Amino acid sequence: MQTFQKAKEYQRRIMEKEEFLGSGHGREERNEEMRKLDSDQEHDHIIRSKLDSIKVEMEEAKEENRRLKSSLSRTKKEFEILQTQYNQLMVIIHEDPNKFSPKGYNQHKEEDEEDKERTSDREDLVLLSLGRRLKSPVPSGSMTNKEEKMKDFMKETDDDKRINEQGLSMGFEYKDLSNPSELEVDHNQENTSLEVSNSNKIQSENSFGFKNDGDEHEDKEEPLPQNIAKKTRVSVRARCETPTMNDGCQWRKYGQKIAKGNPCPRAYYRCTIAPSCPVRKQVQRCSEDMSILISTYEGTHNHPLPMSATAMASATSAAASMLLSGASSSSSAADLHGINFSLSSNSITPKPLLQSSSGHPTVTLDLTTTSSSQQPFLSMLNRFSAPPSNVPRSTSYPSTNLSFSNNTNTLMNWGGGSNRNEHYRAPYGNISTHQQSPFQHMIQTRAAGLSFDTFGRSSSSSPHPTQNSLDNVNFKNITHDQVQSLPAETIKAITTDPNFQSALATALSSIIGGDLKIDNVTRSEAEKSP
DNA sequence: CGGCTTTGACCTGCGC
DNA sequence: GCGCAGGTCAAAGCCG
Repeated sequence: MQTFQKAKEYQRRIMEKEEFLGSGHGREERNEEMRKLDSDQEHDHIIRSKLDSIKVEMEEAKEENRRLKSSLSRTKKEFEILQTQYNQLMVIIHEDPNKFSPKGYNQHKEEDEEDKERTSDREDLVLLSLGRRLKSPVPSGSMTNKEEKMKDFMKETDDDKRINEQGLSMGFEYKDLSNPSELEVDHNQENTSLEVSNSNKIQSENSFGFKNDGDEHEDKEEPLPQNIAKKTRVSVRARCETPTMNDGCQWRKYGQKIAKGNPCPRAYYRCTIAPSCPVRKQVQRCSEDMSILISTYEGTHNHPLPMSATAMASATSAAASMLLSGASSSSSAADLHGINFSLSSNSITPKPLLQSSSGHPTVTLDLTTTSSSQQPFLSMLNRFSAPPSNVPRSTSYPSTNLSFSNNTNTLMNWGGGSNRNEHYRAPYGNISTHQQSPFQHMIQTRAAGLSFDTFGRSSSSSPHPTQNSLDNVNFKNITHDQVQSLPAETIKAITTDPNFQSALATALSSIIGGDLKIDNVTRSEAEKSP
């Protein structure tokens, strides 16, 4: 536009000069004007060339814009295709969840044989590895400021909403434990499943270690399922520098003891969110590795909880029910409704301290072990392995280890108090999963960029590993590519978030525990009507 | 002053 | 029945 105006001005000046010259002024003046005119012409030429170059640039920008638009639409299309494929798979899996037995996934035959041996020994130990080794753990600020505590406590619901709005939902089952009535329902479900499991077990062997000598003991000496459930514990092993791990709940210490075989005192805590809450927690450092903190949870909260606490509470409850439900399996606790956990020998999980000491069935969430995988995040979710032979196994109760390990050197800090910016709470998705199979959860997790390359031993119905082609082809691709495409910082940020770890544990426990209930009921109904 | 931790005493369950 | 170990209670003390 400026160039156009200049050209106009130039034209106007020429006309004026012509008029001026035509009016009979002196020759010198005329020559002077002619020189000026020449310089103006040069200037105009420069301006025009600039104008041309600008036009070219504009064209290029337009072209670039077109390319970006087409790229965006292409990406959108690809996303839609992937989503469609995913939905189709969901339908397929929903129709036949057992089809997706991940047994044998990345698993060697040797390990399978070892697993079978363990199965025959009825070592009801399942280990999911979720932890990592850290180089320099940051003190997980056990919160000292009570106002902060309450503030965080009250803030969490909003955070959760925000997380969901931001699309960080992982698609895991959401159990709203904040609703006491739902808790009650949950209890009922547990009891139902336990009764079923008992009825199933009476005829064979009792995985809890209770002797089943025949009919004479059925009524008198079999412990009530409720009693078993009460005593079932979930133990969490994590590297933590602070005296306690911040699990989102409020605890009050009521006792401390020096346990035999461990110089470190064991502290006893009560949940103080509600005065009548029966939940207790034991905290003790591992004698072999003082940096490892073992927190053992017992009981179920009877009051609303913050989300982060809900995660752990859900893990406690669900893992307990997993253990109990697993005990009802005629083959092994490791065979969990399509999720076949391998009992491999490569676990390096240290000896759990509380596992066998109390005679309680204990589920251990191990967040400390390392794995040999090259991909930390993948490996974290890859390993479903058994504890080593040096892990004491309860003679009375089975123990279940959920150990989530990787080999990253990033900080692993369950405490959570040190990083207030981490708002990820729980993987509570917007997908109702009550009717979904456990493996569906895993697949949803895969779709969220996580990998659940689960593998394990076969169930009683399929003695040999079977791989599902869909699982191998589609999910592997999706998972691998998607995970790798994630920025490392993002992955690190997510995986180092203690709430994520808690949530992941919850999710897995929910997957296993929740569906097992369904499974048990289904089995029992199936047995009733042969 | 209320809430929390500490700590010794007491209770309980289990194995011998 | 006894001893041991785990678990709980409750008084005293500490702290904000």
